[in-house]
Amino acid sequence: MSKEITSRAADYSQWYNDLVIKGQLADYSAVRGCMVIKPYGYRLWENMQAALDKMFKDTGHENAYFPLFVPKSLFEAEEKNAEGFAKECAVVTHYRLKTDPSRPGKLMVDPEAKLEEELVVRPTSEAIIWNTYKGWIQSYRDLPLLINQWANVVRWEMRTRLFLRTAEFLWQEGHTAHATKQEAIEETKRMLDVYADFVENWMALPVIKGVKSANERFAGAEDTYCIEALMQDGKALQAGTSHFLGQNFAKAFDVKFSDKENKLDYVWATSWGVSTRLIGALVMAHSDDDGLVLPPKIAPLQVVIVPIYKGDEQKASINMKILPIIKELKELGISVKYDDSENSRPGWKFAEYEMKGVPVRMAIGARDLENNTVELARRDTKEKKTVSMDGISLYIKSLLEEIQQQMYNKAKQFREERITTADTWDEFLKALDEKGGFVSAHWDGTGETEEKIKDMTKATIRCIPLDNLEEDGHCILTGNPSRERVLFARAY
RNA sequence: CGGGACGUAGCGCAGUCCGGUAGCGUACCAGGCUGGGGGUCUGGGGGUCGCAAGUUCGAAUCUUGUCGUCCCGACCA
Repeated sequence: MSKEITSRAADYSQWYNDLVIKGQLADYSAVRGCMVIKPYGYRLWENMQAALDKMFKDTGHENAYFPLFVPKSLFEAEEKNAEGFAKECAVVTHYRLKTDPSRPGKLMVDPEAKLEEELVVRPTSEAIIWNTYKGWIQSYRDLPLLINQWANVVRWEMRTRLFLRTAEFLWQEGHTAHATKQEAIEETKRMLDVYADFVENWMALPVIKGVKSANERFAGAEDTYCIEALMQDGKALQAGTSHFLGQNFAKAFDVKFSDKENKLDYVWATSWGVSTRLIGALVMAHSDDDGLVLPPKIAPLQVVIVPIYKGDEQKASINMKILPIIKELKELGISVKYDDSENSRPGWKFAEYEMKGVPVRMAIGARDLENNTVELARRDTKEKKTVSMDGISLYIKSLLEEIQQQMYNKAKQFREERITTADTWDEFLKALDEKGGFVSAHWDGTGETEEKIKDMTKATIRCIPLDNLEEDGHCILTGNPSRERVLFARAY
């Protein structure tokens, strides 16, 4: 990377960190590589959870919870999966502390309390879950088994970034078992569609659905489907994955069922997950220099009302006008905060709520009382408008919908402008360096070529789009024949 | 684990080169004038300068060690 690009990347990192921290979403914690999600950020996550959870239930899934710890022997049962995660596992080896004789008042690990078998802190839960499924599945009548869990996982990454890659993170992981391969593949794709639907329609972030190359595939999967989003610095971000696991885990954990003909077979599996990383995606994709810009459908707070007044008398008359409006807004299911605190002045409040990305701000003062108006400001465009108080609630409701749609359109346009078709190596490099974003190019299908391209450019194959057209061409690097284009990008 | 930067009041920083017992902005507390984009005035509280050892009459400042954080790499579905 050139010096300029390096420093630009550093600036972008700084911009991103500031947004997360000043936007009140999260903070660094005392634990290296971990973060504290603050109440405002957690409300955002709760809103995302609620929408996703409903979608999971609408597609027939149920929630359950499995242990945080995975005995090492279980963890290593599916070898590819274990190998893929081995380098980033936190491991519990002892179960007791004792006072340290050499340091008064301090504690040490009690060497007498060594566990007979180490416990791996789950980096993902396939192992413990499939070990459990073994006891739950005997017959085709037990299938499909459609379970989701909301949990935390730990992956001891060398380098971390708020939300995008932390040592511990929150997510959901779905784990399903099916009688046929066909049904499992359908489930894999169905959940990919659920994710795409959620990210596009709730987070206002367009995604590309595709399948991963072998190099990028989930450890232990037959196929990894993914949704890829584009950030404002031109780098791609994997927003969610859905894996077709074949019979790998069923075989590793000996999960068999009797079909209608009483024949024994291994079940077919899927797993799928999205995490708090989505919050990072949200921040990177929509925010501007004034702070966060949150899509109305998941914003912790959709409308903030700031009164502007001199003295108690004016305040009282504003209250009289505003309280019924607040009631109306709430009845329409809109979350609203009336910030009449005396601690800070209107200008300060404006800036504060902009930083936090509240989609709509309503200001009301003496001038408005005379004219029966309020001032509405929308966060995404920073446009301000004075509108009549009559029918204001319905007006705001439609404004929120408009903001949601416009945020999506803007992000989509941004992405469309950054999908480049490259037919030569020069075009490929030029697109990556000057424009960023996705580069659609032919590839000879080998892992070696993919690896070489990664070494030379830092770009990886983000996915092979599901809606790809067949097209004869030649690999961008080797010139070998290719039948379809894949999407390359530098990624988070 | 390599390269770089940095640890001084809740937060952001100056002071370190050239040693003399700690300062600015902001936030906080009390009160006044204010109030349509981060107001203003007055008064006040808060820091053993990351930690440890050394040099010195004297260390935020010099030396050595150590711990930690961030950025860039390596690593990462």
